[in-house]
Amino acid sequence: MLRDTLQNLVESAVESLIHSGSLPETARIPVEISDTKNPEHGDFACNFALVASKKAGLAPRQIAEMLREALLVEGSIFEGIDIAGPGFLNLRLKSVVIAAYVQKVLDLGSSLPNSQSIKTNRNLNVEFVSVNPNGPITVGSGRGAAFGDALVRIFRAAGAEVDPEYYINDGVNSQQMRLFAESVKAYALNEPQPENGYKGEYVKAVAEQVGELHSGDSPQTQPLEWWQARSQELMIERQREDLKTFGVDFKTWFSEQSMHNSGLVTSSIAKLTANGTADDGCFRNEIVREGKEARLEQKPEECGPVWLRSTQFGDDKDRVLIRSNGRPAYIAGDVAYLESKLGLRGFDKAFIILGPDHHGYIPRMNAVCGALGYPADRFEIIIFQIVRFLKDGKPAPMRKRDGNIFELRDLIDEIGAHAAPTSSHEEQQRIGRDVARFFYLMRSHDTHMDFDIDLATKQSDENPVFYVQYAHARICSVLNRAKEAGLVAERLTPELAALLSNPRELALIKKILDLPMEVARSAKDYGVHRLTTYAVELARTYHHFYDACRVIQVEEPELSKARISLCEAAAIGLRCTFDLLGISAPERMDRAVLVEETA
RNA sequence: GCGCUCGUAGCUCAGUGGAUAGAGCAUCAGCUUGCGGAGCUGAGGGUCGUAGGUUCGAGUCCUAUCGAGCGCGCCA
Repeated sequence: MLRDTLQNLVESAVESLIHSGSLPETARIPVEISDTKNPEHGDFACNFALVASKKAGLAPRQIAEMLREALLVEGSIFEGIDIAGPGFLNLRLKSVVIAAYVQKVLDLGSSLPNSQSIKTNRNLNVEFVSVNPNGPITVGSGRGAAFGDALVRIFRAAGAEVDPEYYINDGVNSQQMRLFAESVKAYALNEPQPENGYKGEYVKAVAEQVGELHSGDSPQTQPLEWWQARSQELMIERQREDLKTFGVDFKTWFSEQSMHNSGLVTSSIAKLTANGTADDGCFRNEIVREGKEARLEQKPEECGPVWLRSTQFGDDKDRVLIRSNGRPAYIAGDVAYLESKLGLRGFDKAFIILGPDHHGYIPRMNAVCGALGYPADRFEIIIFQIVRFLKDGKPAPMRKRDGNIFELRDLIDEIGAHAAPTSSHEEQQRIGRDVARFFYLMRSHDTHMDFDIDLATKQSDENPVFYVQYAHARICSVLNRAKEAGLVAERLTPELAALLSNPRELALIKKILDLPMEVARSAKDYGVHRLTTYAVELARTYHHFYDACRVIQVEEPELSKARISLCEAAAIGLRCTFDLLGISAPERMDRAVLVEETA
């Protein structure tokens, strides 16, 4: 878009200066175009002269002067170029040049955010949420769900094929799952709970469902394995429903147990023993650190287990792959799972999105990747930081065992019920989903975040999601009014575009044009939250425009038409951004009549 | 003890190595006989945890240190 054009212009100017001998070859460095915070500094700035100064052996202002001359040719897109400060190039564009991009946005439509910024590793697998099938999707998992889903959407816009995937930890030997099944069975048969059993409403709900669905199978006579399979199945179904309500739809639900059954676990371990990265030697390697020194130490161990020599790949200790009793350890499933993703199914790259309590997995999973013989750039774990939940202003711990949990579905319902008390349940869920997703995505995944449950539910009016959605509803309203007034946009000719010259009109156009860049950056560093910031900025820029520039003016039909086109372009920008965030773009928003809460 | 992450306004958080560090909420003061006031305008509020370093330039990169959170099983 506009920035690319500028970048190309400056690059070719640099190239011609090198060609003519005015700049040395060493000045051939990447050109960056940046925003100007201060409008007096023009539309865009370029720091090339500053960066290239040392390599070129010339003073920054001298380089800047040469560039200015090379760029300010007859018929250029520039209104003017200033050299400012230590050597910035402040670029001021002709307003017609900026305005002409409105039609390009209209032509692009929903493909506005698309870039081809992911140039390698195009066929991606992104695994996220993947909570154990012994509990519901909590508000804690909600962050991973919102983040992962938005990241998938951004990767797609950046030009990748992406399969979102959910890993079901359904290994039959899991002690957690056994305990969960015992808890469900105890509720269903009215027996005493096992020690440290699972409590909470959802356990009872599952127990009741088992009774309803399988009453003909005389549950009381069934073994624990039967209960485990049934309760797990119902739990997964509940997770699937909740995630769907949240707007997250996985392409694949991948069963851990299926790999044990199919022999993939066995064959994957055989691959490791064959290539020498796993063996049953009676020792374990460990990295011992003393001060800044780190050395590998071999420590004797009981004979029996098969070890993954993960220290060969940077892990701090070797890991047990197969226990002394012959049963595969959990990590054996991970080995097979990665082999499935990168080997059998042939994804170019596999991502796993995990919570902060899993960051210890990174070195060991990277080691698994290396041991299987895959290059490091084909696998990556992304950690999102903890969400601390506040209730009544105090931290509220979330634990499954003691039933002290807050489900994502309850959060959605509570927000929706409060924001739109008279609406249908479906509409309430839509609002709750939009608010919750936006709230999660406002903060960087890399920063700790406080989730004030009371604020999100009781004061949801203050959530910025309404601000950004209102901008869209406002545009729709204006466009409807325009139609009633007989004003319909036509193709934006250069003559019409020239009418768009108000600073707020130009600011809005520039902001819309930023979307592809924001997507490309987010796809590169996984900074999904940037899109929520962008959404707020775009909405604000529209409100500013709206405040200063009346759209519908029957006495000025040409100007009206140009502004209608701009409104449509802004709507496209907003809708595309909302799509990436997974929130809806309402055409109208009716404020609920608030009931007096205090007597 | 070792490792990972974070520390920016009263609170919650943004901030491509660039120019005078921003937004929302909260506080205070304004704007509507005009397309939706869920909007707009303005004011106050800062030792970017601390100390060094790298360089033309550091909230951003490096080192140390303080503080907060999390992780270091033949659990899953």
